[in-house]
Amino acid sequence: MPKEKTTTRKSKAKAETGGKKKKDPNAPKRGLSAYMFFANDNRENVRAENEGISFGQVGKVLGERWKALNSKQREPYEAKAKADKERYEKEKAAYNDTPADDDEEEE
DNA sequence: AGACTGATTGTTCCA
DNA sequence: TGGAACAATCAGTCT
Repeated sequence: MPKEKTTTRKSKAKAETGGKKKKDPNAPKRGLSAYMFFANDNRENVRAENEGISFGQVGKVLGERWKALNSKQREPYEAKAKADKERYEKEKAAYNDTPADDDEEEE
């Protein structure tokens, strides 16, 4: 089965599940994942321990390390992910508040 | 109501 | 400049 690659695949297979799926008109782009923040802090650490390794190795070890952590370690990362999610929530809220017609605009 | 898939995010590395 | 392994995640669509 195709790995379906990752990232930057945006409109790769589009809505193969049907074809419609308009999703978000404003698309508030979700927040980042805990892994994103985790990588931010580990990228230098992993690379420091494997100075000179290719991105492939870094990414892999990064994932392994991520799971190697305990919920406790993921706390700071999850916290960031949550914080980012909140940010997304605001956009989502605004996106929900978006005047569909022309009335109700609020401030 | 539950299941699922698609879309999205950030890193590093190189041609 | 973008694509690819790594993982999370969530929202909208489908059954």
